Amino acid sequence: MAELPGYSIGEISRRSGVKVETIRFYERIGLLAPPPRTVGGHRVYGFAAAKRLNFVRRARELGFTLGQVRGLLALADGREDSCAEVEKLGRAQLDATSGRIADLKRMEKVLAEMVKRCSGGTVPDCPILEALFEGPG
Amino acid sequence: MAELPGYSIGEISRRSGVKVETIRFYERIGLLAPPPRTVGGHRVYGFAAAKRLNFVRRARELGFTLGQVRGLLALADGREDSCAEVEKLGRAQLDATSGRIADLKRMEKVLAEMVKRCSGGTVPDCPILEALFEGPG
DNA sequence: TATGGGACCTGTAGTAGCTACAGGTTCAAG
DNA sequence: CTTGAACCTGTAGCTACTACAGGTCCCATA
Repeated sequence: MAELPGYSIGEISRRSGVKVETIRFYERIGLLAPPPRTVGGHRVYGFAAAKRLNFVRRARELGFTLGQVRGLLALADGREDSCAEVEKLGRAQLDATSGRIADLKRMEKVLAEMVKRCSGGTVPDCPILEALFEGPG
Repeated sequence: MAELPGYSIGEISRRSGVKVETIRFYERIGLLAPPPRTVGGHRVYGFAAAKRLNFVRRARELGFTLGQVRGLLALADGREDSCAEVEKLGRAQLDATSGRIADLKRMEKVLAEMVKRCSGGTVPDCPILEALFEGPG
C-alpha cells in the first residue's frame, strides 16, 4: 500500500484559506470529521479535506451561519434530491442578505445626513450628537 | 425636599426602547452610571437616564460598537470642541457602513446567480453546491 | 392590614464564531 | 544530534446580549 500524500493542518490551512485554529475549532464542534493522525499525534489530511474546507469558507463568506453550513454539508453528502432544499437555503440566504443591505442603506443615509450637517461650517452645537439624542424613538 | 419623580428600570426601558436586562448589562460594563436605589434596592432613574439610553440605542442601531458609543458619550459629556472628533467617528462609521454594503452586494450577486442557475429546470447536479465547491479560492 | 403576583434583584451561564494564549511535544532540516 | 518552526491540548477571552434560577420588593386590591 502506497501512502496517501497527506497534508499537515498548516498545509490545508494555506490551501483552503481557513486558519489553523479555525480548522481545529471546526473539528471540535463537529463540523469536520477528525482526520487520522501521525504516530506523534499530528493531524493528516487528504485532498477532500481541503475541498470541504473551501466549501465552508465560501459559504461563510456568503453569510451562511455555521448551522446552515452544517446543513449544506449534510445535503451535499446526502445527495439524493437535496437540490430543492439547497435552493431553499440559498434563497433564504439571498433574502436575508437583501434585507441586511436595505437596513445598512438606511443606516448609511442617516449617517451621511449627520456627517453632512456637521461639516456644514458653523457649529453652534454638535449636530451629530443632537441627532443621536433627539432622533426618533 | 420634594422627591424627584423617579422611574423604575421597567419604565425607562419602555421609554428608551432598551430592554431591562440590557440596561443592567450596560450598567455592569460601566456604560451607564449606577443610579440611586430605593431602600429595598430597586434602581431609580431620572429623566436624563432615558435620554442617555435613547442615545445609546440610536447609536447602536446605526452600527456603532459599544466601544464607540462609549467614546461618543464621553465626547458628549466632555463638550468643548469635541465636534470634530464626533464627526470623525461618524465619518468612519459611514465609511464602514458603505463598505459593508458593498460586501453584501457582492454576496447578494453571487447568491442570486446561484439560485437562478438552480431554478433553471434541468438539474444534473446541484449547481449551488457546485458553486460552493468550485468557487474562487 | 394582609396578601397575591408582577416587577425587581443578583449571579451565573449560554449564544456565535472565532482568536489568543500557556505550556508542552513532534517533525524535519542541517 | 540539535535547533526551532510547527504542531498538540485545554482554557480563557472577545462582542453584545439573552436567559435562566432562586430569591426579594412593591403596591393595588380585598
